[in-house]
Amino acid sequence: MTVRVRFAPSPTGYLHVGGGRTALYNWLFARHQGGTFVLRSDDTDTERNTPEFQADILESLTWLGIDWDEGIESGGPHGSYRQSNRFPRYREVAETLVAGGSAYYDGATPEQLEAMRTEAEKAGASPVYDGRFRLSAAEAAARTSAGNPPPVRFAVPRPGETRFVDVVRGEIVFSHDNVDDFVMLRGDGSPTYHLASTVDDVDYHITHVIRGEDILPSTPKHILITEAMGGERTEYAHLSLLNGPDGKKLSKRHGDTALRAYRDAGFLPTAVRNFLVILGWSPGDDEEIVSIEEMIERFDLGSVSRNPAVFDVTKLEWMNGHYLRAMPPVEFTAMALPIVESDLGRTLTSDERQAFGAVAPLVQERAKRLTEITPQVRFLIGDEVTYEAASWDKVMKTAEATTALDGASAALEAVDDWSVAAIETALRGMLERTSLSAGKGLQPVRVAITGSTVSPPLFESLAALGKKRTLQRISGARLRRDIR
RNA sequence: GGCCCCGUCGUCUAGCGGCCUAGGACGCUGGCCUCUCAAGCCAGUAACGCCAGUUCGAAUCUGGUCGGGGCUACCA
Repeated sequence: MTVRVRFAPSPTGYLHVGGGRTALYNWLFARHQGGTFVLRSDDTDTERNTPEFQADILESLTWLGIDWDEGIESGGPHGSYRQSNRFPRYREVAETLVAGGSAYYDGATPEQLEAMRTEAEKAGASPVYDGRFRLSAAEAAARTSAGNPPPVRFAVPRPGETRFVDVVRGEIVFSHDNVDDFVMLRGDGSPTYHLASTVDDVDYHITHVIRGEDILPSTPKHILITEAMGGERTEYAHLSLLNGPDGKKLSKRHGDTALRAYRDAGFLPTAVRNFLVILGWSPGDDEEIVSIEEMIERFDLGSVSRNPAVFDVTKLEWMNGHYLRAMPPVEFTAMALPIVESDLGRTLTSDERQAFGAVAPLVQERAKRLTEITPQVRFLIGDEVTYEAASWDKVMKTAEATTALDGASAALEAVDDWSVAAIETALRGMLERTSLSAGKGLQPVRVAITGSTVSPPLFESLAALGKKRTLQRISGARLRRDIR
């Protein structure tokens, strides 16, 4: 039997990192099994859906390197893969189930429902509606023609229970005492999540439903519908949720939850993907850096962790730095250039591009995020430097700084061949003559040139900057010291 | 309140009855390297929630307890 899995987000928000992980696990499972990955749009909530969110979901998945064999955009044998186009089908199923006795039109009022819930809570029981206000066919028809069509509820067999073996959690049993006669079709004829999702899973021949643990309690409902439809029962795998540092479900107040925010914050898709896969799954050995090929090769749903994972951005940053450093320098430079240009708001001249190309590999070793690149190469662009106040105060206010700046200026002036090696020789000679330590002697030069005590390696930075601007900046810094 | 899920270092995890004086990774601390910052290397820090039981032996099995989380809509 060929494995068929699906990822079915609702376009009611940007793709959440937790959703990204769920999609990734579905995708890895499909790829590992040689199965089919279906992307569906559970867009039954017409009020909250937006095209923008829909587009974001597609973009975010693609960014993560996840592709789909069937589904929205790419098509397949099952139509548009959008639930909003399938309302007649859901209605048809609901009516069939009513006709077969598995479901009924319901006449309970909101007040009656509320009263029953309150009563159940008082009695210490589960707030479960048992269908006591079900309508006869005639009553339902009368209400419909009166312009007040009743909803359709599923008739949960009582007494009874639903049991199944969850692929990640093992055997799970729900007594029907705790499963109420849920609404499948609303009064307005629209399907609820339970109906639409289950009908699609059955119609699309899904074999494994891999989703968040938050819908574990709804699973008996889905199994009940599936069986009433005469459909094949799917396997279920419920993934633990992602938490914030405080152990609560990851939400806005913990920071960014949208995958796109991480892209915007300068994270590499390879790093995010690796980080996400590690959150709840381990390749088994002591390695955490795992290539996409290895993920596919070794991924196993059964060994997915049952406990919730905290989304730790610090570790993501480390991993991102790792992936950044692992890139071929040429590739890194090519990727970074448009980022820098976008940050600067203009394209670089060919001289600037050359200077950037010279220091880019050095920045590559130092960056954790793509957003850190521009600040580190900013000093190469244009004639002006912006001095960081703290950096200036820290190294420029000593007598040694004067000595260093004067010495450096003279030494560099004499350099004809403006190469990294020649610059280093000149500055080392200056240190020798002035008896300054490397720290004391070079930091003032660094601040004079880059405006900061933190920068790419100094000699390379000067080489990239050029002799003229280097000397200008040193004298500029000396002038600035005199003025102060 | 009811139902369900979960419980190994601060965090992500390995562990499936003896190989555990519990391993790895991130973080943190110290050291080396060093023109700053990183990176790299070395060392250190730190956990089986608790109580019973089963067993010659339990992080691993069972029960309870405590703690955390999720669900509890004509939202998905």
